[in-house]
Amino acid sequence: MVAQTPEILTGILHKEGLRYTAQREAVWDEIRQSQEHRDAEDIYLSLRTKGIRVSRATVYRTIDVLVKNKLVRKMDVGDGRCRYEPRLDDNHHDHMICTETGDIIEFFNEELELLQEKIARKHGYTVVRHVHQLFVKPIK
Amino acid sequence: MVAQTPEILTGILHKEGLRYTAQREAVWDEIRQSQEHRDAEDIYLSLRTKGIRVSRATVYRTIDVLVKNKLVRKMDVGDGRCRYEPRLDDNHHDHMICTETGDIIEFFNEELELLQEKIARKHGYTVVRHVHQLFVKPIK
DNA sequence: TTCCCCATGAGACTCATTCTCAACTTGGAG
DNA sequence: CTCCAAGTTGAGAATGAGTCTCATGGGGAA
Repeated sequence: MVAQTPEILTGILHKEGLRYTAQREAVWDEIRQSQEHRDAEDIYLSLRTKGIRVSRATVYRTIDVLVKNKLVRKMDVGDGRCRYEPRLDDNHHDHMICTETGDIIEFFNEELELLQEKIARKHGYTVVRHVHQLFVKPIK
Repeated sequence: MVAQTPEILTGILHKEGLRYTAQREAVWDEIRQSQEHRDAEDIYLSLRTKGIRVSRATVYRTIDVLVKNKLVRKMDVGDGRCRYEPRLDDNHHDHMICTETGDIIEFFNEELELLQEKIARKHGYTVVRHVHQLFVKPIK
């Protein structure tokens, strides 16, 4: 289980030997309070719109820390911009991207997870992480 | 089954209403004769080293045509550079990337394929294409 | 061979992300 | 509480893969 409260950030920063700053708090809050898959520019602009003074560089730098500490999940959809989503709980899931609407649907399948590990082992490896995206279209 | 001979290129270019040129032939030959997963710059430099006069723009443009016509498979490993591999046969497969050596191992698992479609259908979709990469490390 | 277009090359351009560095904060020491 | 070393930040420059521009070059149908 990860990150149920805003205070979790303090602990992580401390663990990493980093200082607690208003900008880092703001970036985490921004990502945390929206359950969507947003890109960095979107997060940056949203913060600026709210009147929070922060720079793009800081947004990127903070996201790096959050991703490294598993408070945020980073996903590369393949369109040139990475998306970020909070990991309020530790529910791992993969994504289905609708090729017609761009909608992103989350899914999780235990069988799939086990199968992946089984395949890796067959080759003498163990899975560290994986990227699994289904580009789908609605069944008419 | 796709592309067993160099002549296949002629047909594709014709079908697309494109001309047959030495550069297009050279790019396809370069990709075809190496079974590795190479990036565009690598392909470009390799051609130049062989004394073939071609530009980066043409390499990219030609790759686009090849990918569109399924002579080449494009894969985004997530490190900022896409890799390309020839599709000499039509064997679909996914990739396992070793986080320690960078080695790319191909794999295919029928069960996995079926499971993906099953999952998509459960949500009212059908799979158009998918990205599945396992980042793995060797079992000591 | 001619001639109309398509194709090419060099380099400018795009755009997400990273880097630089001077100015600003934080937080522990005193 | 004040000071100050060291970490942070912001603005904008830099990076780098990939795309675009446009003048020049070269297929290929007739």
